[in-house]
Amino acid sequence: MVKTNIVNDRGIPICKSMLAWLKWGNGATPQSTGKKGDHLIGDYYVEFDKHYRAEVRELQSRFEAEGMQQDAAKERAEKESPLMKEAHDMLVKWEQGDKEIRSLWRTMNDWVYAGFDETYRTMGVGFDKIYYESDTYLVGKQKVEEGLAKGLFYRRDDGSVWADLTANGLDEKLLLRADGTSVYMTQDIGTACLRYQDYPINRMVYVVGNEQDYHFQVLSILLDRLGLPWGKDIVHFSYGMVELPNGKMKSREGTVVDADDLMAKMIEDAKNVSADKVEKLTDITDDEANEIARRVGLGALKYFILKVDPKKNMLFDPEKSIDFNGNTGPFVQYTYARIKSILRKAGDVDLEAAKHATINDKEQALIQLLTTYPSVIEQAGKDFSPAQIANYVYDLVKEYNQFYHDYSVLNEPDSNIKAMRLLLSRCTANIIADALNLLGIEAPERM
RNA sequence: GCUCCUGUAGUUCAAUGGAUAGAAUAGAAGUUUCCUAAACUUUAGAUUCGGGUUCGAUUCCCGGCGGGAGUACCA
Repeated sequence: MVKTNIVNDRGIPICKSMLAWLKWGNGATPQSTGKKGDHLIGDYYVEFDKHYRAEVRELQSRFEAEGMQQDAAKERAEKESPLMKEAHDMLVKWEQGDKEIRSLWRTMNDWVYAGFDETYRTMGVGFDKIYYESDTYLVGKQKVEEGLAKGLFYRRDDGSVWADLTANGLDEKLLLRADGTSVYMTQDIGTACLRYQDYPINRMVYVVGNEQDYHFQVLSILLDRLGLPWGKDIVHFSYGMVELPNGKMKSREGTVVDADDLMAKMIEDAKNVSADKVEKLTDITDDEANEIARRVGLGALKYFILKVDPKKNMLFDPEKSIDFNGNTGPFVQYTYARIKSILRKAGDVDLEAAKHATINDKEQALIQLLTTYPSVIEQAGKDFSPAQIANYVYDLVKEYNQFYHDYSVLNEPDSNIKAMRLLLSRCTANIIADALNLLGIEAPERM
């Protein structure tokens, strides 16, 4: 498996941010503002939209005063907006390689990447290969030109290039604008080709939200039409959206829950929760306490998201804090920490003695659950569903907690049974750690 | 308008067409001289509505009602 990340680093949205920064930024930098680069650029994206909407409103009412219908007036206002025109002009210049624009673009992108890197690092996310749209869009453009030459696509009078998908029961799709610049689809065609060229892969999976179902349906058809044998086999793993209580997140309008803020808040919450619990751990240093809070906070967040079937939309209320009790990451982590505590005190496990132990109901149930782990992983892989792993590890941990509550390991007088329980505990801990690792969650040795 | 997704306790989530629909949380009641109570136990509470297929439907099909998304020379 090759983990790739595709960064959409060019196009209209990027130009909007650059334009807004030029107009209203007063030369602000991450250094001068103390803001993360991606946040700073995101702010100007929102800023652009604010001015744009105000401009459209004004134009619209002027057109309406001239006697136009409301909808028509709005449409015309959006089309004729000078701000949007400026953004498009900038895009044309960018594609032409205009020195100033490219230099500004490079500077601002570097800010963004630095911000992304920081977030990925905190999150514990990494990639084998990162594709930048600014590199791949030219390949896409070339493919579109080839398709045009072969008569697979067609050019309109205004110069724009389109694919007619009505034979597939879909609409017509724009591939190149009238001014010659590329769109999202152009770039994605190029990126797909490069990914197949760069790696000997038999399948390509796009992990992208279900709001883009249509886009990937079209992409697959276009790749197939271009004669790429794998075109119709690309997999769009379409995940559900995280919804807020009052609707969808919109980056343009700034109504988003920021990942950095959320992670920081979770770690902070974990620290507060730990404060009264950690009294039990008398010999703990500040560094250790911070590390526990980090693992528990991020564990709670990741588990919260991953335990839900990825295909379904889920609801997240930022006002309510994510739980640390019940079916949660910390619940799983806590069980792990308790087992590790026992194992630390016990020392080596006598495997030979364990073989001669008798087994009670709870132990049997636990063993049975442990043996199903491989098949759970296999199924989760087939279904692309981390949720299945999360649900399994939750069941396992619940089973272990009952066992832990009902029977003592260290105080068991029968040495055979004690050895068996230690072995059982060690196996459980290993599987918890393995499952959590698959979910990208770290378990603390103590908490 | 057209297309797609979706509807399970108050709330957030589970359930290859199969037995009494399973958890968590919020609510009520308990458990600590005992390996970490971020735990454990008990209790009450749900399949949107109407048809159909089937021996059997939360699951599959049709319709109504509710929620979300897409339908851009945005990504």
